[in-house]
Amino acid sequence: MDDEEIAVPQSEREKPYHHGDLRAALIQAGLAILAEEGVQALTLRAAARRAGVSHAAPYRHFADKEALLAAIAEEGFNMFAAEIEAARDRFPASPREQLEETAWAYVRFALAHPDHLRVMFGGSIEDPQVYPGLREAGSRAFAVLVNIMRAGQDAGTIVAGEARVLALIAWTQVHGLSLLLIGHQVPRDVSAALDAEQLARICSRQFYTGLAPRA
Amino acid sequence: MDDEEIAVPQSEREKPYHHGDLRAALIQAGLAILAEEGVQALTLRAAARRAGVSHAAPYRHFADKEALLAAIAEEGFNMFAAEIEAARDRFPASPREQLEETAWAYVRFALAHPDHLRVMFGGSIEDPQVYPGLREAGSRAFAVLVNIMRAGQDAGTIVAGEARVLALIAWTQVHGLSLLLIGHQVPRDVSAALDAEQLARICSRQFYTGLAPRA
DNA sequence: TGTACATCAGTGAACGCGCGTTCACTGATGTAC
DNA sequence: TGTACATCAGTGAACGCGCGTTCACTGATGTAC
Repeated sequence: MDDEEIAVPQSEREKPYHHGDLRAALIQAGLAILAEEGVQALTLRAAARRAGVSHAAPYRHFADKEALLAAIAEEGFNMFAAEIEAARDRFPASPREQLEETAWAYVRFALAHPDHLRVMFGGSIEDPQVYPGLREAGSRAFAVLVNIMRAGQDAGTIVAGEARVLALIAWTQVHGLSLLLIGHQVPRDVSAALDAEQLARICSRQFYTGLAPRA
Repeated sequence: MDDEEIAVPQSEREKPYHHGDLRAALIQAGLAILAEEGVQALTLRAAARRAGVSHAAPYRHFADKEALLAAIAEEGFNMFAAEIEAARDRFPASPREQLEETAWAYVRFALAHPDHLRVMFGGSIEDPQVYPGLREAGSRAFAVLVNIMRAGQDAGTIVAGEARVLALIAWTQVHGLSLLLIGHQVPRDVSAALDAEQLARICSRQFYTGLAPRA
């Protein structure tokens, strides 16, 4: 019974006046809303509700709604970068396989978090350049592709040229595929014949073919 | 002065009780809103306001807001298909150049109508398959790419394989590039070195290299 | 050619809603002495 | 070690707003006779 006497204040201790890390909690709340209700349900008030806090509290941590969106997008780019880094590390010696794995990792992320991707890329943030953390997280993901290109060029399996441009081309392709997939806009007969993973791998191989050094 | 007496009823004749073609007018109003104010300003009420009609009138022509969005997206795909058909027709004899021109036409459309593209592809429409006109208009644009692939295969300049899959791969690439461009998410140094047209052409050429028939 | 009537496009008031943001405030925290 | 006070994270009421949708209605159109 002594336990209970202690337990009651403990359960109240879960809602102290000061939250502890409300900023992080609001970002997590935002992710949960995106996953469960979609991007149109992601509001400042909804995030505050989920974090168990009054709807004015977020203004202690974010200047406005867009600042919260930017933080959520930044978190997305970091999750994302971690996954494509992991994909790359599965094939340390083969740029071709690295490209294919990272392509599939990209598409997998999109399918797992479609509404998160929409916040990251959907234009809800007027100018991403305004948020340095966001820019940096995006660069981190992009850098993985650039390094694969450079490694391939060093090994002589990828055509010479500006590695950052080649990386951008690879990016545009998986990006476009991901968005068509989550928008259900891949033509019916194609999506009936090939699933997302097959499409990602085919796109990547097709692209890699074009990367062969010129004779 | 007799002219003025006639002119007054004329100016009133512009607002008769029955609009004439409110459906088309609402779509045009929607396009104007997208161009001038952006996608977040595109509401049923705003479209009605622009068309000079009460905010309940649209319900005579569209079941709900999404139905108007679908009609606007359909109009977009038709404009879009017309432009890439025109691009294709500029080089009747060369699939390589047709691919490059259509790629640039796609990107040009995206830059000229970024918010229209967001309605077409941005997930504001839950399931595009529900709107047959929308599906058909999308297919029309896609068919252009498929035909280019087939022509190239017939001429022996494009690798054998399922033309619809090759066309999808081409689509994903220009689609991804377009969305990165309108989202200001092309890495800074790359966009500083290459403008949108150069990027579109480089992407297309790089892709075409991979399409060469296997030795 | 004229009239009665069904049809339907558009009106305007009203509904309930949730949003972003501001503001004066209160409660907790930690630092200076 | 104890106390005064500045700091600042969170509260809750309030603001003005515009949205999508419904409803009973009214005005115009066109068709049947």
